Amino acid sequence: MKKVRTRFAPSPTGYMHVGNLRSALFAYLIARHYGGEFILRIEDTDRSRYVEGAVEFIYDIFNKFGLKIDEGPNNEGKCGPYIQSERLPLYKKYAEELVKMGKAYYCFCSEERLEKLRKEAEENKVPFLYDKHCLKLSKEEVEAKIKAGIPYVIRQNIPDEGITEYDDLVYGHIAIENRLLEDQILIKSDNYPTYNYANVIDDHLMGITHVTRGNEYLSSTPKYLLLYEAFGWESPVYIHMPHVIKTDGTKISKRNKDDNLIDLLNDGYLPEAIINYLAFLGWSPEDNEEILSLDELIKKFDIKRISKSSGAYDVMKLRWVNSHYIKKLDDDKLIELVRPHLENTYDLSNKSDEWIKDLILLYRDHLSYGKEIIEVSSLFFKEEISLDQECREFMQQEGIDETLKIFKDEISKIEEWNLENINIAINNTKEKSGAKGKMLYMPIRIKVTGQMHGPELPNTLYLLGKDIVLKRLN
RNA sequence: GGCCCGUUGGUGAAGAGGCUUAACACACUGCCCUUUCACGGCAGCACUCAUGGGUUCGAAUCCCAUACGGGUCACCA
Repeated sequence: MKKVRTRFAPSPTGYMHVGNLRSALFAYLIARHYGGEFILRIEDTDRSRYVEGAVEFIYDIFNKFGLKIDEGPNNEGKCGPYIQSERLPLYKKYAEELVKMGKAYYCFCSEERLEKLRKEAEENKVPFLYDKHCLKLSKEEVEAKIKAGIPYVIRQNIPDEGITEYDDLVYGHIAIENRLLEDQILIKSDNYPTYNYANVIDDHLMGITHVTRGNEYLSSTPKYLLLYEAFGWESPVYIHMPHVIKTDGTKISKRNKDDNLIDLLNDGYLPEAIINYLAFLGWSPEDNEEILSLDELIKKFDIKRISKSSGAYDVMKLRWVNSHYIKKLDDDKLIELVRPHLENTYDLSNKSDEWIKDLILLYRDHLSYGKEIIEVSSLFFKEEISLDQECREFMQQEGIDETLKIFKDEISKIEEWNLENINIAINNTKEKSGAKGKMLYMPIRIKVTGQMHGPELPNTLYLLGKDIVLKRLN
């Protein structure tokens, strides 16, 4: 069996969202599962889209997520260059070969003529297909027009009859009638290849065995197949993937913060967790394990288990996965992840490193992502706390005022502020007030933190400091 | 509009004719644990698999229609 090679082929926009990574990840998992190679190719045949530094950006992202690129623009293998704009002569050469074989032809039709055709098609309510007008041109006519400097494109010559079919590894058998396929443009008038064409040439030349891509190409794949056939090349295996959408059913947008990988990383989501979660969008393993490392994913990944219907990217589930990984982090790593968020939001100038460390560790089991520390720990930084409806209702219960009075008294008696003495104060309050359990802890928690939920109470009190605790008990 | 693909709960999904009175997980609700909170554990949450026909002794699973959603029909990728 040939060595499996897959590729990720983005256009250099300098941007990646969760859907893009999911696509790359599937290609990556397939390559690694079979002990194959993963290639990065930059598809910059649309010159207007190019963004400076996009290649470095992509390498950086892959690096952050622990995905190794075997061959690409920055680490070339045998199939370079890996940037399409640097492969122009190649595309031209193969296109001319196709022309010689009669599988492609020069087209000089003007934008105006095409526009007119399109309009007519629309009026007649039929799909627009180029009418092969320039196919009728004689060799001499073509040469004369080229010599005269008339701009031209090269179009694929697709047969009017017959059916082109293939077996997609995810969607199964797909058959399209050739008469429904347009004589698509291979080489644009600016001498650049179109995506559709460059793709075929590159995938073949780069030895790609498994082509992964979004299912929007399901019905245009026969055009590619016809090209492979024309050249007498063996076609790759096709793996069309379902799309990633949002939970409301709309497309993933560039603007949304929750979808952008850089934002996710900046908000304190862990790369391993994102990878783990994304692998499950449109795929599931045979067993029920949901927390899987990249190595485990590679081992378990099975093309046959990719689903056909699109999956919704749900941040809530990502958070759940991420919280698993946060719990496994050692203290130093956790602090490294969380501390910057505190620093960016709150004034820590009068807090010791020890205090900050304790605060973060106090919240370990409560955090699902790094930035969450800001809202959950706000009680430590607020001057005033206010109680919501639920808290106020709880506080109306009988005896609570008395309990708090006793507790305040006990707290003010503490000379050395430490966990042990805080616990003694709580216990003394229990003895003197007769309150216990929820009726003992909850009033204190609400009065001092303003919340009914939060981390371990004695530790919270300790970190708040005696002054603030007393102040809030007033 | 033509063609292609899809449709299991709020979400991810398992399920490839009888083992399904539809797994598992997120979210949600309740209980247990915890002298509070969280973690963790347990339970509840689709009388049904878009709808309607058909095939079959038997269908979420096969077939056909319809509806809905997505894609495609560019000198964009």
